[in-house]
Order: sequence, then structure tokens, then C-alpha cells
Amino acid sequence: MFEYRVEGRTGSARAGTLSLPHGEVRTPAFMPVGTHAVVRGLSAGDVRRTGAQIILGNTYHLHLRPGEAVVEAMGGLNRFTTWDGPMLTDSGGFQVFSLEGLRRISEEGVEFQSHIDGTLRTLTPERAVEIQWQLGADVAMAFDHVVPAQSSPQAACEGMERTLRWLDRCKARHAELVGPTSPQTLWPIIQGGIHDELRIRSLEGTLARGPWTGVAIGGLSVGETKPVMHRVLELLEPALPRDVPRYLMGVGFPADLLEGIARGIDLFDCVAATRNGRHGTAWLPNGRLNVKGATLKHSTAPLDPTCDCETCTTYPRGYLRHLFMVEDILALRLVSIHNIRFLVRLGEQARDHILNGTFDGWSREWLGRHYAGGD
RNA sequence: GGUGGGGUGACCGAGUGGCUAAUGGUAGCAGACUGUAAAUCUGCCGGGCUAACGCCCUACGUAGGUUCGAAUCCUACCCCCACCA
Repeated sequence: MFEYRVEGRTGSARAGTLSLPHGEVRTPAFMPVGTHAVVRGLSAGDVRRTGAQIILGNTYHLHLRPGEAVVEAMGGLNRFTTWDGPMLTDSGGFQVFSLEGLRRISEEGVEFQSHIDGTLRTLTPERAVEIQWQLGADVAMAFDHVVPAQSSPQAACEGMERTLRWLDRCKARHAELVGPTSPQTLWPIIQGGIHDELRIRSLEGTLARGPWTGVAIGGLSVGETKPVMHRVLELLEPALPRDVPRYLMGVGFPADLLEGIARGIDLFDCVAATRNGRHGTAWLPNGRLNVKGATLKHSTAPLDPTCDCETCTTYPRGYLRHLFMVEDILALRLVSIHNIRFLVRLGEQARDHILNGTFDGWSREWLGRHYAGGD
């Protein structure tokens, strides 16, 4: 349980297999985000058919609706959603960042004013862990304090140090909840903003509190430039444990996956695949495509001729554009399916190339082609 | 035939003397989106020139008129709607 086997590597890039109570995850892998216990617009079968191996849920949002007690009474997230594969829940730490105007931070925890009904909800490290335990995913995330990339070194330091202190509390509470044959593990999150020394301190402090079955890097893709994100990843990579998966939270766009994989990242999650899909942007091997664009009106071509997803093997571009024009929900679903499949497949291809020792050349060629098309 | 109301940019629809190339909305076009407050948000949307400030042209049914100035006032005509005969 919670074992990670590295099966091949090329430079810093790794291919491996993560064993979780609900199944295995072959890495590198993209994890679709299902904040509200649903990958927006998609059925569990839709997600399964994209080849996704593990999906996310969110502590804060599921606490508000339907409430962790409901999910628990329904048999946990897997039974509730009918998704029988591995799951991971984010702790609500990202909402400290994204709902900045609706929350107040103290050492004890974070007081949120619910964006649903205005009620005050307090999330502490202990509560975040308890809720995730009730939700019942394979992997729970530590409750962290995410700060914007533009934060001052002082603010970034404060968030980083608080995240470490909260990590102690998360770990202690989680240990009380889980038994010796625990069906759930807890992963810590490295913070420190864009400041090298803070990142290193966060990493060292985190590892000192281990051992862990996985380590996450948070607080990136929150406003910094790509070179900065790459620099932080390169800084952390040599010091990260080899024998556990590294999870880069909230990333990313297709190119970000390859850039991350090249820097030793094994797991990714991001809402962009589904959000962009709903908003009419499809990812293709040579860049992005505006599916609502007038140029597609008469196109009988598939969205991505190289893709094997339901959307690309079934519908012509002209029809997909039409579905957006008439605002049918099928449009949102179909492009979301493609974008997820695109990222999942990118992980699969990267894995094959890592195992074959051809990752570098393939990755370079892929990025050149993709960046040329925008993104 | 009579009376009343009305004809505004692709469409709907404000505007009753200068701040009007003309409010809004729809349709259309483009852009943004990274651990989801997002099926959302932003910009453009008569034509031409300009990198831009800006300049020119054409426009509120048609044709005239009043006025320094008209989508707005006057006259005639055309068309639409309602009611009455």
C-alpha cells in the first residue's frame, strides 16, 4: 500500500507506478480535477475512458456541499461518485489563495465566509484532515498556506513557516485517525513562493517531518513566470526523495507537463483541461484551437486527428463549433473529454519515452511544435 | 376612404435641436483562463486611412425645407400597424 516503484528514468524524468488502495497509477500522470466530486460535466465513465487513473476532490467545497458527513454516510467518495479508482483530496489550502477576499488567516486556521450562503466556516489543519478522512480518498493533502507569487519575501516566509507548523498538526491528527493498515495516506506540501532559500527551508523542514509516501510542490502557477517556476523545480529536484512520487499541484497546460516531467515531477493536476474545454479552447499537438472560431464552420476534420478520444474519433470540428454556437452542454463535455485525454495521453507518451530512453529528443521536438502554436 | 400610432445601424430597441457614428440587448468576431466562487470574464463590433493621438466619408423610410447646427422641427410622398367606415 502507498508504494512507489521507479521503473525508468532519463535525466531527472522518471517513470514509475504508484500503488494505492483503489488501484495503481502509472506515472508521469495527469489527474483530472473533480472539485465537487465530479469532473465538471463528465460521468465517471467519461473520465475512465480518457484513461485518467486518479481524480481529485476538494475539502473546502465538499465540506460546504454536500458536507463530509453526507459523503461518509453515502459510503465515501468512491461509492458516492461511482468512480472506483484512486482518488486524492486537496485540503482547502488553495482556497486560502483563491478565496482571498472571503477568508481570514490566523495561526489556528482559516475562517472562510462561505461563498454559497455567507456562513462562517473554519478550517484548521486538524479539521482539514478530519474532513478528508471522512471523505475517504486514498491520498489526503496537508492543509497549507498558499501565497501569491507577487508576495513579499516576508509574506512568503510567513506562509511557508505556517505551512510547516500546520503540517505537524495535520500529521498528528491524521495519525490519530488512521489505523496501522490505513486506507489513506497524507502528503505534505512544499511552499516558499519564488524564493530559493525559502523553498529549500520548506523542503528540508518537510522532509524532516517525514517519512512521507509522496511529496507535493505547491504555490506555483500562481502568477510567476514559467522560467521562475522551472527554476524552483530545478532547485528542489536534487533534494527530493527518489522513492516517492512528486506532485506538482495545480499544473498545468500541456507544455507545463513536459517541462515538469523533465524536472522530475510525477503527478500533476489542473483545472485548465476542463475549464478551457468548457470555454472553447482545445489543446492540439501544435498549440491551441479556438473551437468557437468561424474558420471551423465548415470543417469536417476531427478536432485532433492524432487523438483517440471519443470526441476526436466521432465528431467533426464544424459540429463541435455548432454545439458551442447553440450553447449545448454537449460542447462543454466533448472538449473537456478531449483536453483531459490530451494530457493523459501526454503522460502516457512521456512515460513510454522515458522507459525507452527517448524522452529528451521527443520532448524537445514536442515542445518546439507546441509552443510554435501558442501556449 | 377616415382617424391615430409608427418607420433608427445584421436584428430588437433607446434617443425628440448641438455633449450622437448614435444608450441597451441580441447575433457576430477575438482574447483570457494553471491544487475550479468560472457553461465564466474581457475587448471589438458602419466604411476608409493611421503604429497611435486622430482625420475623412457615409448613415436614423424617400425628397425637399427651417436653422450657425437636424435622427430630433416643417412640407410632400412611400411603406407598416391599430381602430372606424
